[in-house]
Amino acid sequence: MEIRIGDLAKRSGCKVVTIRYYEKEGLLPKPARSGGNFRLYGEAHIERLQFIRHCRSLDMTLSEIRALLGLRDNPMQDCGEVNTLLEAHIQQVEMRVSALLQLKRHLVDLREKCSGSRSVEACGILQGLGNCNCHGESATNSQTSG
Amino acid sequence: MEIRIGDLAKRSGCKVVTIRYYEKEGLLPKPARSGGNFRLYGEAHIERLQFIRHCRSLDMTLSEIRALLGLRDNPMQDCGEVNTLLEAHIQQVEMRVSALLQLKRHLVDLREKCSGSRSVEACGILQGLGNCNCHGESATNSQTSG
DNA sequence: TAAAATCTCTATAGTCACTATAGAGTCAAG
DNA sequence: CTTGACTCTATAGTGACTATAGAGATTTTA
Ligand SMILES: [Zn+2]
Ligand SMILES: [Zn+2]
Ligand SMILES: [Zn+2]
Ligand SMILES: [Zn+2]
Repeated sequence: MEIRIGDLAKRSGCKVVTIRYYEKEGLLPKPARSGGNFRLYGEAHIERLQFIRHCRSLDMTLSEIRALLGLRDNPMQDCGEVNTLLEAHIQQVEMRVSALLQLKRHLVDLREKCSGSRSVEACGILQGLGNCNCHGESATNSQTSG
Repeated sequence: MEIRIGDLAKRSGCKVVTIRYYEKEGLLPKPARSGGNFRLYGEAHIERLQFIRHCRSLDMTLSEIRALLGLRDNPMQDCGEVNTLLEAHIQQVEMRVSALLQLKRHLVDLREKCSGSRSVEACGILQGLGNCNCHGESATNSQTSG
């Protein structure tokens, strides 16, 4: 059961270049090669790539995925780390959601501000974007410390 | 009223390099220079940078911001475009939120699956990440068409 | 006035997870 | 034996920065 990279791409729903990229990044082991130097994949690769894609669809970073794969490759380990990683990821997602919701409230507020005067000069939106003091003159900013 | 880049950075809560980056990207006009070739900024720059930072804090891309600045620089224009841009941005944020919420549901489901057996091999989370058929073998994927 | 500390300058490379391109080689079908 | 689809490697680009190096300017301190 040996398939080439194009077929693997079709099966996994990701692109050929992405598969090669994962290989370069060490997420997928180097496959066997054909006489003509084509990559030849087997069941294990297919399953592993699906695992990776699933994790990616859950917005995990490649290094999170690398960690999960590392655990998966040593099945005797305690699964506590898996839980920890997942928990941390969920929290990240939650934080991102609440940040976006706050941001959306801000955007909606802004939308209300258009006076409808139809002139950019008088548009409350642009004024709101310039005048709003929600980010202060002092460094209350996320960018500042980094 | 001429301040140097470091002070502008403090006032706006963004880094010196970021200010230079915005200049290179054409968001901030090239400022005057001192005898020693230091950038010298005035009120207009400060206000403009605050506008940019505000937009960035609302997750707008630099090209969206470029568009808004372009409108702001020609105050006689109709403000309809401002509304359009804002509306589109709000929709993007909404879409991102709902995608993240769906994703979170998925992650929480996954979290439930840990059998507590404390062995990676038997951990329902890793199995769930491998077996889940929510992304199908066929190309129901966002990556596929690109 | 000199030395030290701080700030600024340009240019270049790195981040992440890919995407795009160029130019060459491989392989199956007609 | 040529066409076309597939594959190979290597390199550069994306967005919005961040990090670094090495030099020059200015300010502070001794
Ligand atoms: Zn308006
Ligand atoms: Zn605001
Ligand atoms: Zn478990
Ligand atoms: Zn799933």
